[in-house]
Amino acid sequence: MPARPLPPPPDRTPSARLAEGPLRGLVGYQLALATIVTDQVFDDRAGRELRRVEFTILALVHANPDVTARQLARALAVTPPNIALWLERLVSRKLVARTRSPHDARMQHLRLTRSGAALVERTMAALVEAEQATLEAHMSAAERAMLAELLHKAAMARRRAEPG
Amino acid sequence: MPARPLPPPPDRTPSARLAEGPLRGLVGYQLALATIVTDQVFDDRAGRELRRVEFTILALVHANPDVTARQLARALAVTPPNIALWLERLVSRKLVARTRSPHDARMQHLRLTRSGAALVERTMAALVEAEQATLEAHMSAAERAMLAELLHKAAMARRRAEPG
DNA sequence: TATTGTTATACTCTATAACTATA
DNA sequence: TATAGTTATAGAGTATAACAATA
Repeated sequence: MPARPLPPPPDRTPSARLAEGPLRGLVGYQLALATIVTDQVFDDRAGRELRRVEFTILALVHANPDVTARQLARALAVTPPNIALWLERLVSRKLVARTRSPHDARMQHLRLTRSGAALVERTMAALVEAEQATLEAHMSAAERAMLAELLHKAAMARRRAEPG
Repeated sequence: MPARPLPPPPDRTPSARLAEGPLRGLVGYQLALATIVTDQVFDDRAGRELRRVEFTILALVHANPDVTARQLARALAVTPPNIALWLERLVSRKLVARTRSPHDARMQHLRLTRSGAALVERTMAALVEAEQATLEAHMSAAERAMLAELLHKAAMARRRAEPG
Protein backbone atom coordinates (compact mmCIF):
# COMPACT_ATOMS: atom_id res chain seq x y z
CA MET A 1 0.00 0.00 0.00
CA PRO A 2 1.16 3.55 -0.74
CA ALA A 3 3.02 5.54 1.84
CA ARG A 4 1.02 8.35 3.34
CA PRO A 5 1.75 10.91 6.03
CA LEU A 6 0.90 9.41 9.37
CA PRO A 7 -1.65 11.40 11.34
CA PRO A 8 -0.18 12.41 14.68
CA PRO A 9 -1.19 9.98 17.43
CA PRO A 10 -3.86 11.27 19.78
CA ASP A 11 -3.41 12.10 23.44
CA ARG A 12 -0.33 14.23 23.02
CA THR A 13 0.69 17.53 24.49
CA PRO A 14 0.16 20.67 22.44
CA SER A 15 3.25 22.24 20.88
CA ALA A 16 5.58 19.35 21.53
CA ARG A 17 3.57 16.22 20.67
CA LEU A 18 4.70 14.36 23.74
CA ALA A 19 2.71 11.37 24.92
CA GLU A 20 0.72 12.20 28.01
CA GLY A 21 0.38 8.69 29.39
CA PRO A 22 -1.64 8.59 32.61
CA LEU A 23 -1.52 12.40 32.77
CA ARG A 24 -4.26 12.32 30.16
CA GLY A 25 -6.98 11.81 32.73
CA LEU A 26 -5.51 13.88 35.52
CA VAL A 27 -7.67 16.96 35.89
CA GLY A 28 -4.96 19.01 37.59
CA TYR A 29 -2.55 18.48 34.70
CA GLN A 30 -5.09 19.25 32.01
CA LEU A 31 -6.08 22.36 33.95
CA ALA A 32 -2.49 23.58 33.90
CA LEU A 33 -2.18 23.12 30.14
CA ALA A 34 -5.55 24.70 29.38
CA THR A 35 -4.56 27.63 31.56
CA ILE A 36 -1.62 28.30 29.24
CA VAL A 37 -4.17 29.06 26.51
CA THR A 38 -6.40 31.32 28.58
CA ASP A 39 -3.35 33.12 29.96
CA GLN A 40 -2.23 33.83 26.41
CA VAL A 41 -5.71 35.14 25.63
CA PHE A 42 -5.65 37.41 28.66
CA ASP A 43 -2.14 38.70 28.07
CA ASP A 44 -2.93 39.49 24.44
CA ARG A 45 -6.19 41.27 25.06
CA ALA A 46 -5.87 42.80 28.51
CA GLY A 47 -2.33 42.27 29.72
CA ARG A 48 -1.20 45.83 29.11
CA GLU A 49 -3.81 47.29 31.40
CA LEU A 50 -4.42 44.66 34.05
CA ARG A 51 -2.96 41.63 35.73
CA ARG A 52 -5.20 38.60 35.86
CA VAL A 53 -5.79 39.00 39.59
CA GLU A 54 -6.60 42.66 39.11
CA PHE A 55 -9.19 41.92 36.45
CA THR A 56 -10.80 39.26 38.61
CA ILE A 57 -10.94 41.57 41.61
CA LEU A 58 -12.52 44.30 39.51
CA ALA A 59 -15.08 41.89 38.08
CA LEU A 60 -16.02 40.54 41.50
CA VAL A 61 -16.32 44.02 42.97
CA HIS A 62 -18.44 44.97 39.98
CA ALA A 63 -20.78 42.04 40.59
CA ASN A 64 -20.76 42.53 44.38
CA PRO A 65 -20.88 46.20 45.33
CA ASP A 66 -19.72 46.86 48.89
CA VAL A 67 -17.84 43.58 49.11
CA THR A 68 -15.02 43.58 51.66
CA ALA A 69 -11.36 42.78 51.18
CA ARG A 70 -11.70 39.70 53.33
CA GLN A 71 -14.48 38.32 51.18
CA LEU A 72 -12.40 38.86 48.07
CA ALA A 73 -9.45 37.15 49.68
CA ARG A 74 -11.57 34.10 50.49
CA ALA A 75 -13.18 33.94 47.06
CA LEU A 76 -9.84 34.01 45.28
CA ALA A 77 -7.76 32.09 47.84
CA VAL A 78 -5.40 35.03 48.13
CA THR A 79 -3.92 35.93 51.52
CA PRO A 80 -5.11 39.15 53.19
CA PRO A 81 -1.75 40.93 52.86
CA ASN A 82 -1.73 40.26 49.15
CA ILE A 83 -5.31 41.39 48.63
CA ALA A 84 -4.33 44.60 50.40
CA LEU A 85 -1.45 45.09 47.97
CA TRP A 86 -3.59 44.55 44.88
CA LEU A 87 -6.35 46.78 46.23
CA GLU A 88 -3.81 49.48 46.98
CA ARG A 89 -2.72 49.50 43.35
CA LEU A 90 -6.31 49.56 42.07
CA VAL A 91 -7.27 52.34 44.47
CA SER A 92 -4.24 54.41 43.50
CA ARG A 93 -5.28 54.01 39.86
CA LYS A 94 -8.73 55.25 40.86
CA LEU A 95 -10.42 52.09 39.62
CA VAL A 96 -11.69 51.06 43.06
CA ALA A 97 -13.04 53.22 45.89
CA ARG A 98 -12.85 52.22 49.57
CA THR A 99 -15.32 53.41 52.19
CA ARG A 100 -15.34 52.54 55.87
CA SER A 101 -18.31 50.55 57.05
CA PRO A 102 -20.61 52.63 59.26
CA HIS A 103 -21.58 49.49 61.19
CA ASP A 104 -18.11 48.11 61.84
CA ALA A 105 -15.24 50.50 61.38
CA ARG A 106 -12.76 47.67 60.89
CA MET A 107 -14.23 46.82 57.53
CA GLN A 108 -14.18 48.79 54.35
CA HIS A 109 -16.61 48.38 51.51
CA LEU A 110 -15.35 48.32 47.97
CA ARG A 111 -16.94 49.73 44.86
CA LEU A 112 -15.75 50.43 41.36
CA THR A 113 -15.29 53.98 40.23
CA ARG A 114 -16.86 55.03 36.98
CA SER A 115 -13.59 54.40 35.15
CA GLY A 116 -13.13 51.09 36.95
CA ALA A 117 -16.55 49.94 35.81
CA ALA A 118 -15.84 51.08 32.27
CA LEU A 119 -12.52 49.26 32.24
CA VAL A 120 -13.89 45.99 33.56
CA GLU A 121 -16.82 46.01 31.16
CA ARG A 122 -14.61 46.72 28.19
CA THR A 123 -12.10 44.07 29.26
CA MET A 124 -14.79 41.49 29.92
CA ALA A 125 -16.24 41.93 26.45
CA ALA A 126 -12.80 41.67 24.87
CA LEU A 127 -11.98 38.50 26.79
CA VAL A 128 -15.26 36.76 25.98
CA GLU A 129 -14.75 37.54 22.33
CA ALA A 130 -11.10 36.46 22.36
CA GLU A 131 -11.82 33.21 24.19
CA GLN A 132 -14.45 32.37 21.64
CA ALA A 133 -12.15 33.20 18.73
CA THR A 134 -9.31 31.17 20.21
CA LEU A 135 -11.28 28.10 21.21
CA GLU A 136 -13.80 27.85 18.40
CA ALA A 137 -11.45 25.95 16.12
CA HIS A 138 -11.19 23.16 18.70
CA MET A 139 -14.53 23.15 20.50
CA SER A 140 -18.11 24.22 19.91
CA ALA A 141 -19.95 26.93 21.83
CA ALA A 142 -21.87 24.20 23.63
CA GLU A 143 -18.63 22.52 24.63
CA ARG A 144 -17.24 25.82 25.93
CA ALA A 145 -20.34 26.34 28.02
CA MET A 146 -20.14 22.77 29.29
CA LEU A 147 -16.48 23.29 30.15
CA ALA A 148 -17.23 26.41 32.19
CA GLU A 149 -20.03 24.53 33.94
CA LEU A 150 -17.87 21.52 34.82
CA LEU A 151 -15.08 23.80 36.02
CA HIS A 152 -17.57 25.55 38.26
CA LYS A 153 -18.60 22.21 39.76
CA ALA A 154 -14.97 21.26 40.32
CA ALA A 155 -14.31 24.62 41.97
CA MET A 156 -17.12 23.95 44.43
CA ALA A 157 -15.04 21.11 45.87
CA ARG A 158 -12.72 23.60 47.47
CA ARG A 159 -11.79 22.80 51.03
CA ARG A 160 -12.55 25.64 53.39
CA ALA A 161 -9.38 26.98 54.94
CA GLU A 162 -11.00 29.54 57.19
CA PRO A 163 -14.36 29.95 58.89
CA GLY A 164 -17.27 31.90 57.40
CA MET B 1 -45.80 30.66 54.89
CA PRO B 2 -43.24 29.48 57.43
CA ALA B 3 -39.75 30.86 57.40
CA ARG B 4 -37.18 28.42 56.16
CA PRO B 5 -33.48 28.73 55.53
CA LEU B 6 -32.98 30.18 52.08
CA PRO B 7 -30.92 27.98 49.78
CA PRO B 8 -27.84 29.87 48.64
CA PRO B 9 -28.36 31.46 45.23
CA PRO B 10 -26.58 29.67 42.38
CA ASP B 11 -23.63 30.98 40.39
CA ARG B 12 -21.59 32.09 43.35
CA THR B 13 -17.93 31.72 44.17
CA PRO B 14 -16.86 28.90 46.47
CA SER B 15 -15.93 29.87 50.02
CA ALA B 16 -17.25 33.41 49.90
CA ARG B 17 -20.59 33.18 48.07
CA LEU B 18 -19.92 36.16 45.91
CA ALA B 19 -21.94 36.62 42.75
CA GLU B 20 -19.87 35.83 39.69
CA GLY B 21 -21.80 37.91 37.19
CA PRO B 22 -20.39 37.61 33.67
CA LEU B 23 -17.35 35.81 35.06
CA ARG B 24 -19.59 32.76 35.24
CA GLY B 25 -19.04 31.89 31.60
CA LEU B 26 -15.42 33.02 31.31
CA VAL B 27 -13.32 29.90 30.90
CA GLY B 28 -10.13 31.55 32.11
CA TYR B 29 -11.74 32.59 35.39
CA GLN B 30 -13.34 29.21 36.05
CA LEU B 31 -10.00 27.58 35.27
CA ALA B 32 -8.31 29.69 37.91
CA LEU B 33 -10.85 28.74 40.58
CA ALA B 34 -10.85 25.06 39.69
CA THR B 35 -7.07 25.12 39.85
CA ILE B 36 -7.31 26.15 43.51
CA VAL B 37 -8.92 22.76 44.18
CA THR B 38 -6.44 20.67 42.24
CA ASP B 39 -3.56 22.59 43.77
CA GLN B 40 -4.90 21.72 47.22
CA VAL B 41 -5.13 18.08 46.17
CA PHE B 42 -1.56 18.10 44.93
CA ASP B 43 -0.14 19.90 47.94
CA ASP B 44 -1.91 17.51 50.32
CA ARG B 45 -0.87 14.33 48.60
CA ALA B 46 2.43 15.09 46.93
CA GLY B 47 3.55 18.54 48.03
CA ARG B 48 6.14 17.32 50.47
CA GLU B 49 8.07 15.44 47.84
CA LEU B 50 7.53 17.34 44.63
CA ARG B 51 6.54 20.67 43.19
CA ARG B 52 3.80 20.57 40.60
CA VAL B 53 6.22 21.33 37.76
CA GLU B 54 8.56 18.64 39.00
CA PHE B 55 5.81 16.03 39.02
CA THR B 56 4.71 16.98 35.52
CA ILE B 57 8.26 16.82 34.21
CA LEU B 58 8.74 13.40 35.76
CA ALA B 59 5.46 12.14 34.32
CA LEU B 60 6.27 13.41 30.83
CA VAL B 61 9.77 11.95 30.93
CA HIS B 62 8.25 8.69 32.10
CA ALA B 63 5.84 8.64 29.16
CA ASN B 64 8.50 9.85 26.70
CA PRO B 65 11.86 8.25 27.33
CA ASP B 66 14.76 10.16 25.79
CA VAL B 67 12.78 13.36 25.53
CA THR B 68 14.93 16.50 25.42
CA ALA B 69 14.86 19.51 27.67
CA ARG B 70 13.71 21.69 24.81
CA GLN B 71 10.73 19.44 24.13
CA LEU B 72 9.73 19.58 27.77
CA ALA B 73 10.03 23.34 27.77
CA ARG B 74 7.70 23.59 24.79
CA ALA B 75 5.18 21.13 26.17
CA LEU B 76 4.92 22.98 29.46
CA ALA B 77 5.42 26.54 28.19
CA VAL B 78 8.38 26.94 30.53
CA THR B 79 11.42 28.89 29.36
CA PRO B 80 14.65 26.96 28.68
CA PRO B 81 16.57 28.50 31.60
CA ASN B 82 13.84 27.43 33.99
CA ILE B 83 13.60 23.91 32.62
CA ALA B 84 17.36 23.68 33.16
CA LEU B 85 16.90 24.71 36.80
CA TRP B 86 14.14 22.17 37.47
CA LEU B 87 16.06 19.42 35.71
CA GLU B 88 19.16 20.25 37.72
CA ARG B 89 17.22 19.69 40.93
CA LEU B 90 15.71 16.43 39.69
CA VAL B 91 19.07 15.16 38.47
CA SER B 92 20.75 16.04 41.76
CA ARG B 93 18.02 14.08 43.55
CA LYS B 94 18.81 11.16 41.23
CA LEU B 95 15.27 11.04 39.90
CA VAL B 96 16.26 11.91 36.31
CA ALA B 97 19.33 10.85 34.30
CA ARG B 98 20.80 12.91 31.46
CA THR B 99 22.74 11.42 28.56
CA ARG B 100 24.26 13.28 25.62
CA SER B 101 22.75 12.47 22.27
CA PRO B 102 25.18 10.48 20.09
CA HIS B 103 23.65 12.08 16.98
CA ASP B 104 23.72 15.69 18.10
CA ALA B 105 25.95 16.52 21.01
CA ARG B 106 24.02 19.69 21.78
CA MET B 107 21.06 17.71 23.01
CA GLN B 108 20.71 15.50 26.00
CA HIS B 109 18.18 12.75 26.40
CA LEU B 110 16.29 12.40 29.63
CA ARG B 111 15.17 9.25 31.38
CA LEU B 112 13.87 8.47 34.81
CA THR B 113 16.02 6.56 37.22
CA ARG B 114 14.51 3.56 38.95
CA SER B 115 13.63 5.68 41.96
CA GLY B 116 12.29 8.44 39.74
CA ALA B 117 9.96 5.98 38.04
CA ALA B 118 8.86 4.58 41.37
CA LEU B 119 8.17 8.05 42.73
CA VAL B 120 6.16 9.22 39.74
CA GLU B 121 4.08 6.04 39.67
CA ARG B 122 3.33 6.24 43.34
CA THR B 123 2.50 9.93 43.12
CA MET B 124 0.31 9.47 40.06
CA ALA B 125 -1.76 6.81 41.80
CA ALA B 126 -2.16 8.97 44.88
CA LEU B 127 -3.24 11.98 42.82
CA VAL B 128 -5.78 10.06 40.77
CA GLU B 129 -7.29 8.67 43.92
CA ALA B 130 -7.30 12.03 45.72
CA GLU B 131 -8.83 13.86 42.77
CA GLN B 132 -11.61 11.33 42.65
CA ALA B 133 -12.22 11.54 46.39
CA THR B 134 -12.25 15.33 46.29
CA LEU B 135 -14.42 15.80 43.25
CA GLU B 136 -16.88 12.94 43.62
CA ALA B 137 -19.20 14.86 45.91
CA HIS B 138 -19.70 17.47 43.21
CA MET B 139 -19.38 15.61 39.94
CA SER B 140 -19.72 12.08 38.59
CA ALA B 141 -16.89 10.00 37.16
CA ALA B 142 -18.32 10.63 33.70
CA GLU B 143 -18.29 14.36 34.33
CA ARG B 144 -14.66 14.20 35.48
CA ALA B 145 -13.69 12.34 32.34
CA MET B 146 -15.62 14.85 30.24
CA LEU B 147 -13.89 17.68 32.03
CA ALA B 148 -10.44 16.27 31.31
CA GLU B 149 -11.44 15.75 27.69
CA LEU B 150 -12.73 19.30 27.23
CA LEU B 151 -9.64 20.70 28.93
CA HIS B 152 -7.51 18.74 26.51
CA LYS B 153 -9.39 20.26 23.59
CA ALA B 154 -8.99 23.73 25.03
CA ALA B 155 -5.27 23.13 25.53
CA MET B 156 -4.91 22.25 21.86
CA ALA B 157 -5.77 25.85 21.01
CA ARG B 158 -2.39 26.96 22.23
CA ARG B 159 -0.65 29.44 19.99
CA ARG B 160 2.77 28.28 18.95
CA ALA B 161 5.41 30.61 20.28
CA GLU B 162 8.35 28.87 18.68
CA PRO B 163 8.90 26.66 15.65
CA GLY B 164 8.39 22.88 15.79
C1' DT C 1 24.35 31.57 11.38
C1' DA C 2 21.07 28.79 14.08
C1' DT C 3 20.18 25.71 17.96
C1' DT C 4 20.74 23.34 22.69
C1' DG C 5 21.59 24.14 26.98
C1' DT C 6 23.53 26.88 30.83
C1' DT C 7 24.79 30.87 33.99
C1' DA C 8 23.86 35.36 35.88
C1' DT C 9 20.61 38.44 37.37
C1' DA C 10 16.65 41.19 38.18
C1' DC C 11 11.78 41.24 38.81
C1' DT C 12 7.22 39.70 40.16
C1' DC C 13 4.43 37.36 43.07
C1' DT C 14 3.50 35.07 47.40
C1' DA C 15 3.74 33.81 52.22
C1' DT C 16 4.65 34.62 57.13
C1' DA C 17 4.96 37.41 61.01
C1' DA C 18 4.11 41.35 63.46
C1' DC C 19 1.45 45.44 64.03
C1' DT C 20 -2.86 48.87 64.36
C1' DA C 21 -7.45 49.66 65.02
C1' DT C 22 -11.86 48.13 66.17
C1' DA C 23 -15.13 45.01 68.20
C1' DT D 1 -9.78 37.85 73.01
C1' DA D 2 -10.98 37.90 68.12
C1' DT D 3 -11.33 40.13 63.63
C1' DA D 4 -10.27 43.51 59.46
C1' DG D 5 -6.78 45.40 57.42
C1' DT D 6 -1.94 46.85 56.86
C1' DT D 7 3.27 46.96 56.88
C1' DA D 8 7.67 44.67 56.64
C1' DT D 9 10.28 41.22 54.85
C1' DA D 10 11.96 36.96 53.12
C1' DG D 11 11.40 33.39 49.84
C1' DA D 12 9.89 31.06 45.62
C1' DG D 13 9.24 31.32 40.88
C1' DT D 14 9.92 33.50 36.38
C1' DA D 15 11.83 36.08 32.63
C1' DT D 16 15.58 38.30 30.02
C1' DA D 17 20.16 38.63 28.52
C1' DA D 18 24.45 36.88 27.71
C1' DC D 19 27.30 32.94 27.09
C1' DA D 20 29.30 28.09 25.65
C1' DA D 21 29.23 24.27 22.73
C1' DT D 22 27.71 22.14 18.68
C1' DA D 23 25.63 21.91 14.20
